[in-house]
Amino acid sequence: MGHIKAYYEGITPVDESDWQYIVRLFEWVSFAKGDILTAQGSIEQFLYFIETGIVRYFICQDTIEKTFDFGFEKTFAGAYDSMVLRTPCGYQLGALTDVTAWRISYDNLQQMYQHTKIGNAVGRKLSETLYVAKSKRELALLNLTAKERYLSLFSERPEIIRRIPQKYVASYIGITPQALSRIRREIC
Amino acid sequence: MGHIKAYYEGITPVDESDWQYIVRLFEWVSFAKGDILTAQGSIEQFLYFIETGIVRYFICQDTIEKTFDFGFEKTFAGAYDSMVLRTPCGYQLGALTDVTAWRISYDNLQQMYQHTKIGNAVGRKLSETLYVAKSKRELALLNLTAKERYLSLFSERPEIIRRIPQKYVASYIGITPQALSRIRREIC
DNA sequence: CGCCGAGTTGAACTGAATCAAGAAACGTGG
DNA sequence: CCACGTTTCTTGATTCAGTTCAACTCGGCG
Repeated sequence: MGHIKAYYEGITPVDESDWQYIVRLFEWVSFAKGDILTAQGSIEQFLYFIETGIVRYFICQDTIEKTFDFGFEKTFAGAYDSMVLRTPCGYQLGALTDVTAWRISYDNLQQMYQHTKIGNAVGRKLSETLYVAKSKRELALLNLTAKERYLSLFSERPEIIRRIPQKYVASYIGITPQALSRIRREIC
Repeated sequence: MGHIKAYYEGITPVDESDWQYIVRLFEWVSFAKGDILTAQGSIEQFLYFIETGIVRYFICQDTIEKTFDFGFEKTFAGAYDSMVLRTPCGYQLGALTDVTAWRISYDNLQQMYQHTKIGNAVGRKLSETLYVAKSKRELALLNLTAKERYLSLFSERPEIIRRIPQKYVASYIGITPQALSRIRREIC
């Protein structure tokens, strides 16, 4: 769990007693490519810290599937809105590759918030980080054209373009794979 | 500042010593309709708790203006992403009506986080609330048609439709005023 | 009364979706 | 290691939602 500790220490100093308490709250899990971590309609029970692999956030409606976010190694992932509100999740979380992760249950997370000195501080930081990302995305979706959104991925989140199949990237920027294919032809 | 106290008590119990400390950190401000609270390109210095009135979040590019959010009475408002990251704000915050508010500076907010027992808990809750709102909005922008987004405003945030001029509502759901006008004709 | 901004309506245009088919890449088993 | 089937990507033709430009109506206000 060294990566989690490093992550927390990037936010606030972590003393040994807090850390000993926190270590017990996480469990190790692994998923095969394609596995569902969180089903649509369920209430998210876990917050994941991805050690290896990539997860994908997507919605299924009728036969079509829309991908709207990804979670990479050494970051926290999960249907945090469902987890916070305790309401059914409007989307799914799936393993895009084989995935290994540490995860903490909702109840244990509340324990961490209540019983450690750093709990609320790291929880606040996590929420802020998630908020800032969505905030930036909102502006991109409202103000940029599809081509501009694709180009901005190069500067903002190049790992998405490098590591993710095009059909999911297309979905992420809010267009069809066909439209993305045409945009790429124009650019290159 | 009773409304702020009530807001915090909805999150976690507030003891008297914390409250005495917090009270000193806020200041009272008022704005006339049309005033700019936060300029595009500046770094947000304040978090506002709106007592009366409505604020509007918008982007100016060339001659056109795009509105993407509103802040109502008894809620916190401000360019929180700019405030958190200490980076120039990509949008503006303006008074849609006359506005009165309590505001807390970035530095004072950090004081509150460090020196009160409830600081990080209420900060976490605020961030979570903001995150959940943006998260819901992301799904709406990606998955719903303009008409569906307009209809969902009726159920989700009816006060926007009741109290906000149509041209801003149009912008909020990501279309032109003309397109919204046509959608309304279809519905009614 | 006349002006001005907000809202409506019409017509032409456009970016992206959809439908459909072919080409390339990928993985799996023989 | 190759052959086959499956999935992904590309390309073309058509359609459609929403934009743009422009004209007109309405209501409030100096």
